[in-house]
Amino acid sequence: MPHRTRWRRRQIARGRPGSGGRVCYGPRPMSGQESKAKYKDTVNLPETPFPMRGDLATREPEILKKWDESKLYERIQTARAGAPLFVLHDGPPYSNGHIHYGHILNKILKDIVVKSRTMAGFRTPYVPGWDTHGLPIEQAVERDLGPKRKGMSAAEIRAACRDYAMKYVAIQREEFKRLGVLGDWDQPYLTLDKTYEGAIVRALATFARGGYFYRGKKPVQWCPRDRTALATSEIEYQDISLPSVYVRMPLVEDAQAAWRGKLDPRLEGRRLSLVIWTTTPWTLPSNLAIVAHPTFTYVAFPNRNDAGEYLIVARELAESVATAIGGADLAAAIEITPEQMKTLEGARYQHPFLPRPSITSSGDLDFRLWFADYVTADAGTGLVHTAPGHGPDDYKTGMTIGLPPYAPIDDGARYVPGIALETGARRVELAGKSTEEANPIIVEHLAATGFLLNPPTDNVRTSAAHCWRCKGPIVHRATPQWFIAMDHEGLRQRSLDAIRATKWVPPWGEERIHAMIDNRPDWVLSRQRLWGTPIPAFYCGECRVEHASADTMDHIAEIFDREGADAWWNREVIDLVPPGTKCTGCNAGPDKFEREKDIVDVWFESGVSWLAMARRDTDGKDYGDIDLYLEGSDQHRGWFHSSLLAAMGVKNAAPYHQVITHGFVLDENGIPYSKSSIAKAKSEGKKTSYIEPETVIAKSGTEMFRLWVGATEFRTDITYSQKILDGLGEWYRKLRNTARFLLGNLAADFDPNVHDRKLVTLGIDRYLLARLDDVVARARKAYEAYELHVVHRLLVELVTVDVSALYSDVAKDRLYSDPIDAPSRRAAQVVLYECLRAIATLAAPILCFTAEDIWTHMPKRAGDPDSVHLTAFPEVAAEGASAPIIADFAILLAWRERVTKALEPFRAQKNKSVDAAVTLHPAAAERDVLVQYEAELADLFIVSDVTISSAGDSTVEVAAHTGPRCERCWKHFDTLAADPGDVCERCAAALARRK
RNA sequence: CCGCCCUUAGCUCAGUAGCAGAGCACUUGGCUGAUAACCGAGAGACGGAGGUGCGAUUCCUCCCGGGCGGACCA
Repeated sequence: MPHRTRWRRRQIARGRPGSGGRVCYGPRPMSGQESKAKYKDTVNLPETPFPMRGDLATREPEILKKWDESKLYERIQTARAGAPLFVLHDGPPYSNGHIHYGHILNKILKDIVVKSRTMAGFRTPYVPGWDTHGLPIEQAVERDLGPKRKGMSAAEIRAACRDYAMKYVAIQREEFKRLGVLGDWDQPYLTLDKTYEGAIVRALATFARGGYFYRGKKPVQWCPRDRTALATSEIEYQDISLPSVYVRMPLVEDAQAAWRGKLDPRLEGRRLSLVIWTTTPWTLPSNLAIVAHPTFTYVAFPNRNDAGEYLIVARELAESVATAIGGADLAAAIEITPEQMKTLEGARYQHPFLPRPSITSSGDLDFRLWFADYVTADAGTGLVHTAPGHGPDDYKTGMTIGLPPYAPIDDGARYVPGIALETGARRVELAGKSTEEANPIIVEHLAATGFLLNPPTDNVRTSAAHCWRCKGPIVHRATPQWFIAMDHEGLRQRSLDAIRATKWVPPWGEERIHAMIDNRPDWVLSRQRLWGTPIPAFYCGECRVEHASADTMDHIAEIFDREGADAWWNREVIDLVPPGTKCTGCNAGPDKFEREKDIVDVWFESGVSWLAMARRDTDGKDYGDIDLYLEGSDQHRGWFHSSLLAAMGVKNAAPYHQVITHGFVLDENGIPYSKSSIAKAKSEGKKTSYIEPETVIAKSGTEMFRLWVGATEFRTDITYSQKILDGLGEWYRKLRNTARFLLGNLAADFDPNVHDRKLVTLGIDRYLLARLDDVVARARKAYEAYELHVVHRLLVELVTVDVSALYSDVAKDRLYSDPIDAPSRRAAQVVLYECLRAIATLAAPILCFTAEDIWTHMPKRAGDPDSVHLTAFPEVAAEGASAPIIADFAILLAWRERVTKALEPFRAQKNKSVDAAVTLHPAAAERDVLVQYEAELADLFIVSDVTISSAGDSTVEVAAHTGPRCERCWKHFDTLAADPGDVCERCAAALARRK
């Protein structure tokens, strides 16, 4: 708590012996104090209703209500109608659950950017969005529905999903608004909007028209529990233990074997076995080939358990294989050169438990040795078990040779009927078994039949792909899916070029996304789910030909624009296709068509949000020309990635000009500050805790979150802790109190329409205005470069050093004691006003509530709007104009420090600094400057008299001023005014003015 | 395993190849006409080890710690 230290300190002070009566809570002793306060009622003390404490938890909702009722966002847009456009496009958060700290960071950052761009003169619309389709919502709904789900139609389940999504849209909308984020909250974009669903299909139509869209059976990452394909962005890796098996695959020495007689003579008459290694024994029933590397050297060494057999592995790996299989006589190993290996190309081997000769439709291509250069020598045997239905590289090899993507498992990753292990008389049924159940069965079978070379209990720890939603292991499985071809019409290369043309902040993001696009496989668009937008394709019920024409998709897009994607399930097929549509294969009518059951990957949906925005062209303004995406750095593989590909396909340009990323929110121990990460760290025995944002907000409001975001360098990971918030709270109070002081000296009698910079003559006043211009110019630049923490630093320095410690202290004399309308006092007020205005406006994007509060209490110029967020940042006078005064004051302020220091012992003797008369002994070089400002030095140093000597050792001499003291302003003079006799001339005049 | 980023005082941030700065926190003095305020003073830091420089917090290499991302690892 911010106040605790303060209180403790006071209590300690009270209890300390000898601390005397100075710290006490009772009435102060009256004697002797009265004369001090004699003229108190005649000085112009600050006065303002602006409270010392923010009381943000109650004050913020009031301000929000005012903004809401006065339609502030709409008024800002109207006010900027003719201004240049700056579009920050909102990345849609997923609409389930309450918001967390990552959302808070992201949304506040965006809001600060939007507000600062607005105040820099741009029209900056902000349309928030939500990602509302997809698996997590569907799963949550299924869980909530329980057994009821069985009897429900697709339309009914989709309706439940919609309700669920919209519930959280409503919740998150309120939570985001509570952060002070201004935007078009009444008309957000939602991926479940009818027109958005139309845009998705329209984008697909463009891909189809361009020939990128195809259906293929190839291995995709498949989650057997969620029963759907997954994109690379939906995969995470976890360390798990997998069985490790070395399996011998005996070469068949039949009449056609080309290698006979071509190998080392010592191998003549020996039986040879290829040795493969795998950690996924369950894929062995799908093995169709073994692949070797074209340039590796291999060796054959005797099998210890079978005198007549030699085992073949890569030479590089022979030793590790020997170790794994319990030892081998490598001294007897015989080399097989790459050239000799070549003669083995196409050599047949005997599959350990599939006795039949071939399962390919294309003839006799399976169970042979082939070559590929993706084989590595860092693990395994250099001979790769290849199952084209269960791995991307395997698939590639299969395509080259003509092997099918054979994957005899169903949606739940269980073997289909007819799959069994058969070796001689030993037969083990696999049908119905899951891949995990199959692993030990297969290992046991291999061991029992002599094909396994290593102990059946061996396993390895490795990181393996898992589903990011259900966290379970996933499999590679070939199934028919819709894809976007990355290398059609140069899509990949054009995307890479577009990355180069985009500005990435911080710059390393460019390489990251470049490498990802460079390496990624074709985009799997199909999801075997309900809650989303259907893939708008059909199959002819007569001849099975696919129908995925662009024209048909455009037609469907129009229907979706009006009715939403529900039309896909609610309408007859004949009502979904353009009139006159016929099967291109057999000329059957659409009444014979069956519709595609899969939906579109949600990453494709959010990837076309820029298109949905462009279509929101209701007022003739192009929201689709987007300047900036601003998200967490994880979106390089997510939304930045999918948006880029979608935009390259649809309009052949990146959807953004600039992409900025922020880091993750970590706690003080460096653990990601999310509920799950913190819980995990806690379960591992680390000392940590998580406080819900709602709890913090209810107690202290959201302005501190905004300050946290504004003060922190967000491009790297950023730390959140209560301690940091408390520290920022201290600064916040300083800012608030300084503003309060400024307001107090302005509110009652200052009119900015009458009093302006023309009144300013004194050096200190000119210096402050110069400093102010400097800060304004730098802050504007910092906002432009999104360096919010720099803005924060500038504000801190301005407020603490220049305004509070220096200027307020120095100007108090004029403000309090001058006649109300004395030009010198007005000049000080002008300076205060300029400072206050600059502070309020520069702070407004960050401290949106407090700046508004200040603005409301401030005297206004004619034409000033009622909200600070409708104003612009201050303009800066010509650059460089302030250099001379800044240089002069560098010298004067150094002297001020010397004087203050020299006054320490003087003040320790119960004197005040105004009781002093000081003599300066400047070096010759500085003397002129001091003399130039001689008249105002006493006030600058807050003493009663300054003498400049001609000695030059840069020291300061302090003496008590011997003249009488003015009882009103407490400064000493050689003589006082005649009437009344105890005040100075200036104060006498001020008193006279009051009558 | 690979790649990228980060590491300056208790906290948040500056900064530079040449005595390391600010604000807050801390210790401490003062004021009581900004008072649950305000004005001073003090103490406190370049993650570690090498290297190249007359000189390194700054440039290079490696390591520790933290984060993010990638991976066909059969």
